[in-house]
Amino acid sequence: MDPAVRDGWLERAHASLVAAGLRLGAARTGVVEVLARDGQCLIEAREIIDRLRERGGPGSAASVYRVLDELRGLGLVRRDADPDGGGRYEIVFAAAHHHHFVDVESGSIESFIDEGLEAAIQEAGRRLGVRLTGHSVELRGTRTRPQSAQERP
Amino acid sequence: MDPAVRDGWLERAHASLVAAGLRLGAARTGVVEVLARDGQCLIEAREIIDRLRERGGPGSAASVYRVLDELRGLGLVRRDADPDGGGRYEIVFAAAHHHHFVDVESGSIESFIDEGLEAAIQEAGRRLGVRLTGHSVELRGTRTRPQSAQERP
DNA sequence: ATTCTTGCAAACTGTTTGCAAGCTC
DNA sequence: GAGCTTGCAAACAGTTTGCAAGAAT
Repeated sequence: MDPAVRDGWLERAHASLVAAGLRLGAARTGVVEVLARDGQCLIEAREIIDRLRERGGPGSAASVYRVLDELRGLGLVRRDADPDGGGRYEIVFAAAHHHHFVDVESGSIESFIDEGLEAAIQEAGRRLGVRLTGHSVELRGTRTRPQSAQERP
Repeated sequence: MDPAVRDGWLERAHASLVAAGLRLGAARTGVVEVLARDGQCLIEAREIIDRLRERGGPGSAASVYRVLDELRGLGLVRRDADPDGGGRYEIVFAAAHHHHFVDVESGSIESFIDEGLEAAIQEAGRRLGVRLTGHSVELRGTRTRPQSAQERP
């Protein structure tokens, strides 16, 4: 979790919500706060609901989905689905741009950035003759140097 | 639709199914045939069901999902979900490797291949210190000029 | 005071599963 | 003939929506 990203996005989110004439209700505020902390890389809807419940505060499933939709409409959040269809969300913030590596043995996801890859994507877009507005890359594989012995099944 | 890919994958699929001791029932055969023709680039489960119904032949929703699961287990098919969660499937076949460009205005998906991008992906994997077993790229944007034939593999 | 927000419960969609009848080997 | 396959219908999970009560401005 990057505190600078959290605060930067939080500020922008607040401004966008106010500008859109939306009120700072309890559920909406809660979802935004959870996303700022835990939504810098993909987070599942279910997880957001659980975090809010743990806090004891408000945030029903219905409200969470409603707020996520609003945030998506404001361009504050991006949605994609994990392979089995469940929704996953990620904040949209230039300073938080990254891609994903999925360890096929453990299923864990980690984020990375790679300048060479970014350049190649822009090139590919140019060759295709399109104007790019976004892109996403998922690499799958195994770590060549296992982090610990107990990760091997 | 690439006939060489269709026939090559069809042959491999047949061999794999027989090797796995599965019988060539009507529904299973139908799903495999639809995939060979229309599953070279992402196709939705719903669409497979519809094609089978159009043919008048067998292939209930239950059977389609069951067969897709089997094919996935055999490594013959890859599954990912479209942004709203619905399942999309694509045959797995070296000669059919490609990536996706989504026109954000029309929502249409087209496939492309780009050697520079492939190279950059291998480089990124090496820099990350992982062994890659697969990858996927999605570009989003708008067309700036009409599509030429060579951009559609 | 007015209008927006929230939670509940019910509706919906896409996917999975139990079971009896039919088909493949 | 034995056992896998299939279709139907019911079960299921995640997400969406209608509505009445509660909050923000």
